[in-house]
Amino acid sequence: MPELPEVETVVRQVRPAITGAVVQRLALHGAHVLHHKSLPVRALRGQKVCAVERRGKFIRIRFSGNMALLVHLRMTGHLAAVPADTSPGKHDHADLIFNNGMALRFRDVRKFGRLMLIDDTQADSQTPLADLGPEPLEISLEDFRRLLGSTSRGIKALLLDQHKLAGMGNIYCDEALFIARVHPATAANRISAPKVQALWEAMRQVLLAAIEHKGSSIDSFLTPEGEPGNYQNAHLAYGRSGQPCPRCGRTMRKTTVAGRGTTACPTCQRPPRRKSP
DNA sequence: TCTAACCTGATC
DNA sequence: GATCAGGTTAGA
Repeated sequence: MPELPEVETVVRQVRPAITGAVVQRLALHGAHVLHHKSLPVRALRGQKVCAVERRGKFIRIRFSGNMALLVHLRMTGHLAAVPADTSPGKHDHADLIFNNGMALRFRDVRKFGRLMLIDDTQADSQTPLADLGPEPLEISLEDFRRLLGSTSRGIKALLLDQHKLAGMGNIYCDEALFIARVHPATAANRISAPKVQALWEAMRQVLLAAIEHKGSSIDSFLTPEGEPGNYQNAHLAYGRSGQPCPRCGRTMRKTTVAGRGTTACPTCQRPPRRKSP
C-alpha cells in the first residue's frame, strides 16, 4: 500500500502525536510482527520518543536511550494513536503503550509489515537502513543520470529497487514514467539525456504533489488521523487501463513489467526496440 | 533476473 | 472459484 508519500504522511501525523511521550511497554499480539533480528523490546521501557522520521519506506521512531523502532508498513500496515485502554482488534498486531494513556497501534491485515528495535548509536550499519539507496527527492540530477547510466536493467525495475533508490513504488513509478514519456521496460542506460532529466523532474513533481495531497488511497490506505489521501484523483496512468490517455486519447494498456502490474500509453510511451535473436 | 512466496480481503 | 492488490525477498 504505502510508498514514499504515504509513509511521509504517516510520519507527519504520528510525529506530533507521540513525540515526548514515555514508553510503558511494547505489547505484541502475535509472534510474526517482530523482525527476527530485532533487539528485545523490553529495553523500551521508560524511554522517551525524541524523533519520528522517514527513510525510504521505513518509519524510524527514535528514543532517548539510543534505540530506535523501525516500522515497515509493507502492503497494508497502518499506524494510529489510540487510547491505550481500547482492546486490539483482529488485525491489530502491536501497541506501543505510553504512560500518558495513549498507544501507537500497528494494524496490518495482510501481516507483511514488521517492527524492529535497533541500536541507534552507530550510523545505520547492521540495520536494514544501511542497504537503502538515496532518497528520490534528494538525489541530484547528476547522480540520477549516473545511476541510470550504470545498468541495462529495465527502468521500472531500477526505480523500484530500494537498494538503488529508496521510496519509489508501483504507483509513482507508473506516474513518473508516463509524464516523462518513457516506457517502463526501457533499458535504463538507453534513455536519452533529455528524457533522463524529464524523468528526474517528473519523479520529484509527482512525489511532492502526492505528499501535498496526503498520498493515494486506492483501496485501504488511511492516514493515522483516519482520512484517505487524495492523490488517487490526480493519477494519470496508474489504475487507468482501458481509459483514454490524458495526453493523446489512445487507450491506456496494462501489462506486467518487473513483475508488477504496469499501466502505460502505447503511443506516448513507445516500447523499446526488442533485441534481435 | 525472474518467480514464487508471504497473507487476507475484495472483486470478477 | 480464480484473480488481483500500494512491498520485499529467498531461491531457482
